[in-house]
Amino acid sequence: MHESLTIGQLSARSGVAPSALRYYERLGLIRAERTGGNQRRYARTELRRVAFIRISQQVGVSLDEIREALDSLPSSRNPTPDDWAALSRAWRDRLDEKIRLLGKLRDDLDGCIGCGCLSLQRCTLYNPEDSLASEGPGARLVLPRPAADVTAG
Amino acid sequence: MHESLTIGQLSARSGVAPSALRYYERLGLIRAERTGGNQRRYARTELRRVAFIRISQQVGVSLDEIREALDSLPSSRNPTPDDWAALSRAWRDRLDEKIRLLGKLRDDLDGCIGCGCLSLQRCTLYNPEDSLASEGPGARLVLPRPAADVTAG
DNA sequence: CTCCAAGTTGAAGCGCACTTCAACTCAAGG
DNA sequence: CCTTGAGTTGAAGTGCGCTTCAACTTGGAG
Repeated sequence: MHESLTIGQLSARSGVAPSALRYYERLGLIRAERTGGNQRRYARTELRRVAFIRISQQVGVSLDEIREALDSLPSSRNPTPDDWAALSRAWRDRLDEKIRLLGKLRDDLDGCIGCGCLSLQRCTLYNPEDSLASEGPGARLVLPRPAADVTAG
Repeated sequence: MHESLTIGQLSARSGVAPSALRYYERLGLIRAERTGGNQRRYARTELRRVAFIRISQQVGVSLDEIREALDSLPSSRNPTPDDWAALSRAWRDRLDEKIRLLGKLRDDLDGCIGCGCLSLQRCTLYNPEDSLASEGPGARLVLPRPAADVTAG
């Protein structure tokens, strides 16, 4: 068992395409050492970072926000499970909120569609304040492709 | 009170930018009559279609899929509440599924992050089969901005 | 040594859902 | 009429999260 992983190995283990991993590195989400020949070598702890990235994306967090979150990890020492848990707690809150809002949307859909209020602005489905929060331009409530899909490339 | 709405009026009432409404029309999601001077005039029923589009987006459905769904509405007669309810039922199922999966993700996150398995492929968070289903490339589990805002999507 | 899969780079392209722009026309009030 | 705000078009631009490409280098097996 080796100390470090090549980009192909990290890709295979994380299910994230090499091109995506390079992209993450450009954005500062992960880091890599270099060999004499300039090839990337990843510490095993990067696996966890990649896992966190993918999971966070499923929760609906942008790469930019994920970067900010990862920046809060201690850089001097290896992050402990506690460090990761702290990071995850905020994500969990987001999940809870998201679940709550989707439940509300579902209930509203039941009550709303049939009654004809769908066209009214006061319909709760149209109320931005208590509706699903904005995540900024370009964002969609759509689920990312599964890791396996991306992998092969 | 008028029979038809201008694009500005539909925009104001739906919270969707005129440019987005034109875009929806190009994609075949909504329709408009034209005045002698070539300006769009929307039947009031289009309001409901726009509402359905925005709500569907919040549920995570792509415009392409929404178009398919709207195509199932009767074109000969005005859609009844029952027609709309039938349309919404499928969306409701999607919502239920989405809620279920997010709940699972949350529970897994709790059990997973702290225990160190985050880096393991067998982690349920990494299991594509029972994870959140793919919605195609480019898609994200991120919530759209509220209707009142820029819209969008 | 040779070979070639696997790695490297910057730049360009893609898909979605729009927005912006320029250049123009329409519609309604004064 | 004239003005002005609202509407029209096609084309191009935006932002995100990547992928693809061309041209080239590395590194490990045989």
